[in-house]
Amino acid sequence: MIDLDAMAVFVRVVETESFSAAARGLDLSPSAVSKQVSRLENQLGVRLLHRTTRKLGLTDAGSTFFQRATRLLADAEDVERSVADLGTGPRGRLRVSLPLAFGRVHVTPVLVDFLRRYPEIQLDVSYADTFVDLVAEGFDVAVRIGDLADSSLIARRLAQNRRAVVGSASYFAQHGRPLVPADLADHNCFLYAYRQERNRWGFLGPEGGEIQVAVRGALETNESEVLHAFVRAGLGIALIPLWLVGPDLAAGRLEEVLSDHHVPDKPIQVVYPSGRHLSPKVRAFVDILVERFRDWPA
Amino acid sequence: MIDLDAMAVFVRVVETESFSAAARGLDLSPSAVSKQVSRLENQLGVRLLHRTTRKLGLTDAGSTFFQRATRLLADAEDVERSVADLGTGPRGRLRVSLPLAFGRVHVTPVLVDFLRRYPEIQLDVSYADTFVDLVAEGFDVAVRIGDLADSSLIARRLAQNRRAVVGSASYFAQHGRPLVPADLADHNCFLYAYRQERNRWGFLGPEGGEIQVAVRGALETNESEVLHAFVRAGLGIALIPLWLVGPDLAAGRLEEVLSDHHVPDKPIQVVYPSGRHLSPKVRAFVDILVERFRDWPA
DNA sequence: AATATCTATGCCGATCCGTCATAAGTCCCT
DNA sequence: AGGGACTTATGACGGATCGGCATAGATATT
Repeated sequence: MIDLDAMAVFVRVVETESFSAAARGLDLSPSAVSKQVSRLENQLGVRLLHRTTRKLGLTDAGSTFFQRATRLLADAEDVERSVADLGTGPRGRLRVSLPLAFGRVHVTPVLVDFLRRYPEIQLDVSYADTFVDLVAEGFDVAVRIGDLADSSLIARRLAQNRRAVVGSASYFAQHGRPLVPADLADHNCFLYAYRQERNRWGFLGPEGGEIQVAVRGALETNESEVLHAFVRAGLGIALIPLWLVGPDLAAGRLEEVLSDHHVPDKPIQVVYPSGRHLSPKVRAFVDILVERFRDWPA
Repeated sequence: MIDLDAMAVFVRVVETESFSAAARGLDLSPSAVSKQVSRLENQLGVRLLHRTTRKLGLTDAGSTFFQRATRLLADAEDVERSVADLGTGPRGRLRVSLPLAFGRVHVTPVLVDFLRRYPEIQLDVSYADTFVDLVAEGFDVAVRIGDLADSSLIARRLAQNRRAVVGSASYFAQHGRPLVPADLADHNCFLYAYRQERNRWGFLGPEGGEIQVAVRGALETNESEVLHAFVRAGLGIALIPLWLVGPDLAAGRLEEVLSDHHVPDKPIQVVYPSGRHLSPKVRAFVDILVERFRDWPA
């Protein structure tokens, strides 16, 4: 039976187009690489590489072998990883990408529980509201607010990102309350930076029907909690997620307006790269997230 | 990287449900098998088998590993064989199944040329008109007359098996000539044994329209050349392939009747098991057959 | 023309692997 | 219940293999 190590060496030789370069990359001596390839050729009874001292070229056989070997190696690795993972619980480094405010406020407590339950896990968490490319950046899993275009990812819904227009009582006492969306044009509307069309707020009227209003104000930021702070200070109003201002609404520190108009929800999802094999650490993380957000009101 | 040999050993252990039996089958010592499996388990970090001294059982991990390992091994073998074959011309043992008469008369000359062109080939030819199961019987390739049901085979048409009702002049002088198919009922019709519904001959009339006639006679055999001999002896008539009686017809030793009625043709095909990889010996054999029958009249 | 780099090969040492011998456990038969 | 036979596991030993080093041959660059 063929030796997968030799096959991997051969693949590296082809990719680097050099025995020496492959040897350096694989931390082997050049002679070892040469012998591996020679053994492979003897075993197959076929010459795989045209070699001169200065240049390498693939034989016909070498070319087809390279193509098939690449796939076979990937398969073998996948088999090895997936079976090895079956025996172990979640462990190792888990790279997570989280939204700024939502992540800090509502996911961080889950991270604590996660680490407590799986002591062999090592977390590497990055907070950002931009949609990074998971696989390119090397993230294992991410939480995203909003619909996502990348269909090579698997997504599970955690909650709805319900939002409302809120302000403080002092602000409304001073500037009046908007009664219909069009009134917003006369108010100091703080804006969240990463929304597309961020200076237009959209509503569904009480009897249905879409309403778009152009708004402007004295602050624009990508950090929802800063919006929150300014709103609490009575300086203006904002279209802001309920998961951020829920307690303030309940305590009366902030008040919702235009509550008869509905702001369209976006899903809050946990996403991870698709692939045949799902590692236990990602599975466990997704599971604990889904569990924690199962009965989320907002 | 995983060791495919160890993987193969593990697969054998699972299949035989015993380390010792696998060792016997693989011509190894039981301890070697034990160590291979242990190494595999260590490398994967997973226990693959529940072992008591008397019975073996698969772990969950072992079960999935077995399934995937089987496929991976098959892939690896296919890669190895296909690439190894790229370097060599046709060689080795080729097991062929041929029809009795057609094989002897028209394929045997091709076999001679084949062996002459590829001296490293060793032929093993079986003549029979039954449709053997290629893969079960271990045949590499077969020539078949008639449509075939097994869709796991690849087929290439060589020629059409054109047939006609023929008899000798002396027979017709004595018994008269059938002018329409229905006349056949009054003749001594020799039968070929392997046709389904062998006592019914079917025709397409001059203006189309299917005609079936029940026939009977003094001889039934699976050897077309025996039919041929009896027909030439003037003892009766037969529905017989043109490739067998063509020279007699041309020389006037035999005469065709009902020539305004068409006997439906069956294809003469060369078939071989499908699979990703086609070995050079089979390819060469098929190629030489197709080449030789390219401009076949009958 | 000289140097540097690349691949191939012979030699050597270390590691790995398979065999043998032995031990421990289980099933079957009496 | 007990002994025998068979199965798997383990330790010691010997052999084969593999990788590294040194060297040689070859070629491109300076």
